[in-house]
Amino acid sequence: MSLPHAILTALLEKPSSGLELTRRFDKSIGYFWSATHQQIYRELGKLEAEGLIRALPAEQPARGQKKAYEVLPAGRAELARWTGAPQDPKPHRDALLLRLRAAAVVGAAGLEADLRRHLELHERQLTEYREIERRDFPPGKDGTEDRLRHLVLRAGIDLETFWIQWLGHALSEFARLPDPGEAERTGEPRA
Amino acid sequence: MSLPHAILTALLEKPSSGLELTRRFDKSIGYFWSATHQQIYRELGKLEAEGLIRALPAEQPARGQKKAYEVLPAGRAELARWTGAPQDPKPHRDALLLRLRAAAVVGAAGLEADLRRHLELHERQLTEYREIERRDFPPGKDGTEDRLRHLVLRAGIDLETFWIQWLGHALSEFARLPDPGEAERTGEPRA
DNA sequence: CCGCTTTATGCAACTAGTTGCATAAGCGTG
DNA sequence: CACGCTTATGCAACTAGTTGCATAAAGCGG
Repeated sequence: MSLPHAILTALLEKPSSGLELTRRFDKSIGYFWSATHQQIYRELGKLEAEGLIRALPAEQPARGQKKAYEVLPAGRAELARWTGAPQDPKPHRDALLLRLRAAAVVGAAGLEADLRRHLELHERQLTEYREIERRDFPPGKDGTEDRLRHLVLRAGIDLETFWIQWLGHALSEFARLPDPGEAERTGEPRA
Repeated sequence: MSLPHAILTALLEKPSSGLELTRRFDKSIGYFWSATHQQIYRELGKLEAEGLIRALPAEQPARGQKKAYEVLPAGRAELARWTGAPQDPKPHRDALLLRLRAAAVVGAAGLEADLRRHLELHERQLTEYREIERRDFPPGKDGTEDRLRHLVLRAGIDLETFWIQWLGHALSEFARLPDPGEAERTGEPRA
């Protein structure tokens, strides 16, 4: 329900071709609404058919040519409508927490290494976010748009910080678990 | 890829029927891996066909009768394998952050009220988590399973706490935005 | 100017999750 | 005992997202 609106937002920020959108999803919007190029191309087609966007007239519109889109008034109106309409939060799904809960019944063999890997991934992401913050939101840049966008970035930064803390806590708990070397048994690891 | 493993975990914790599983997903496992009863029934069928679980022999197995399942050794082994195998984190999608970003281009009309509603929902969830913590993890209950399960609950509590803080911050930013009363204009809310 | 890589767009098939509805038994109550 | 309500299981159709592959032009190096 949200992908078309993510695309409308991106196109309003800057008219783009499918591939350009894909790249921007990879490095900015995708941080909280990811999409593959397939999804994007399909959705661009639908949005055009619905009259919410249109292809910018290109020099030679041929295969292998960039085809850039811009948002039409109807598209902007639809995005404004969607943004202001109440929406229930979708239920989350987190495989890592699920695995931890499973580990409580079948044993934690192998999990610790992956926890460490995830910790590293989150640290890398946090570094990237801080980089963006330093670059795009220097002190003084605080217009209305800036404030809102900064707020979104802050959520990303704080979420990564949360996960790094939690994973650190989890790993320290693992260190206190009874002999993690015995990986063979499948029974419950009860004391 | 994770629903079958969520079900295996739930069944290992306690053999159950489809409806019992649905209820338990609603109040505990579903906090980090939600599922509807349809998904659960379908998956139970698949898991049985694959020989990972089996139906417990009931008195009169008829329509409208409870049909309870238990995990077979193959199911336990599969769950242990999955738990220990490395897995990349799935890209997240958060509609609320997306809406905030959209608000930066089409205006924030209507968003504030929904932010407030979300804040309330998160506060309610946090209260529920704290209740569970008080009930299920009193000081002293710290066996291996308890520690792991408590860790998962802590993640839930801290995540809710994070969102409550962030939403509070967001709302205070909204309060400082230029006249939020002018809801009509669809142009950019630039200063 | 031939083959190789990169850029750009897209189809088809698949997996996962959601929504709406159907069926049937058990249980209470006027 | 007929009616409606709750419990319990399930099918079918749909929407969203993923994966694998196909196509074609542009740029570049030998």
